[in-house]
Amino acid sequence: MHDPLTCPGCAQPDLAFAPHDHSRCADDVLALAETQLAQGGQRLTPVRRRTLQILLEAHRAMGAYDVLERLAAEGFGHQPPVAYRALEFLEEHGLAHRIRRLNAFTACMHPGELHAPAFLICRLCNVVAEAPGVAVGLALGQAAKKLGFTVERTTVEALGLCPACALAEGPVRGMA
Amino acid sequence: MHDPLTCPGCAQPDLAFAPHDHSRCADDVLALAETQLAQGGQRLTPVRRRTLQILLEAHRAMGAYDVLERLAAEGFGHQPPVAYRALEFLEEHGLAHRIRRLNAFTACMHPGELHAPAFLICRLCNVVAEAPGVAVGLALGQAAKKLGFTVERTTVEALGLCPACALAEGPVRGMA
DNA sequence: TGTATTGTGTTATATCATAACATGTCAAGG
DNA sequence: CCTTGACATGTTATGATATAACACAATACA
Repeated sequence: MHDPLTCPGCAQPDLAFAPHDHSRCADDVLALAETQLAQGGQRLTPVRRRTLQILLEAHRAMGAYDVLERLAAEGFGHQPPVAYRALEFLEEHGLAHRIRRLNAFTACMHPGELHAPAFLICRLCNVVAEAPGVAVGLALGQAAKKLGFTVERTTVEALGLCPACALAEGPVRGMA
Repeated sequence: MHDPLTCPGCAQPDLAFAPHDHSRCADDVLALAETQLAQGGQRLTPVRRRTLQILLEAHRAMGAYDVLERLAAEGFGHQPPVAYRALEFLEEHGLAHRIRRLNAFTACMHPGELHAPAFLICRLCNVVAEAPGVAVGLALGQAAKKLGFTVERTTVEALGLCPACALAEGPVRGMA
């Protein structure tokens, strides 16, 4: 489960697809989350906390039903809303993101920072990396502004090949 | 169905949310599609053609089951794969796009042009505009490049308020 | 015309998500 | 302390979206 070669996007984007020690990722983020929620008067309840932990430990995108299975096995509720509610709470508070192409969720690796996250999804190994999305968000914001559109939330996802899979499959092609 | 105030994104992005005469949008695009597919040796069969027409006429994003209902009523197959296959074909050939946030599909208003489309989705009226996505695609491509990731396809969607709804609801806020 | 390829339609099922309601928890004010 | 109101958790039930697998038809083309 903890293959450093397929780490989906720790705090340093430079390392997202590179080998590195990420044993501390989960703990660091969890601590941050606690602080951050407390300041906003929000509660990191047991289900929510465990849900975040599960995402952090998995270190990849998980479907709601996968999360639910884990939760249920640990004595939490067995029905879909249990997982969906926790996941939606985390997403609303910037602690998790929804990967729409995969119908899945992933822990945010740098909560607290303002971000319109951009995701890179490998179509072969399904690994998800959270790329710095500032430039993307700006570009999108500008395009929207021209049309008089007010952007509130963004979904930015790229499907393609991570470095490892690109090597395995063949030569790397440029973006369309 | 053809309210020029809520046109989801005709060929001229400047007009996407502005009143304009779009009676010709559908015909123009359909003709383009024919030509383009023929050149690639692809067939715009009756189901596919009708599916594209339906999307063009609707002039908004439609769920696969909505499209299916229309197709079925006209003597085509009654089962989900019928719609999904046609929609996927259109998407693969750049004639339609999938709006993941809405689990819906929309006709491409300028097929043929190279594009990594960006969509602006109004959360109140659900209107979808296809914004010029060049800058966004570039920004995303650069972020990916830094991580050694090869981008093949992109999903770029912004949720927010179209000009009309923004006025109705209150002051316009900036993007996060 | 025979044969391979592609397309259409079907049945059946998988997967993802939410509505509606009952029960439980907890902190703040009486 | 104990009520009350807000929030959180759990349930049942259902809805919505999507795909697998297979039979047959249409087309292309040798």
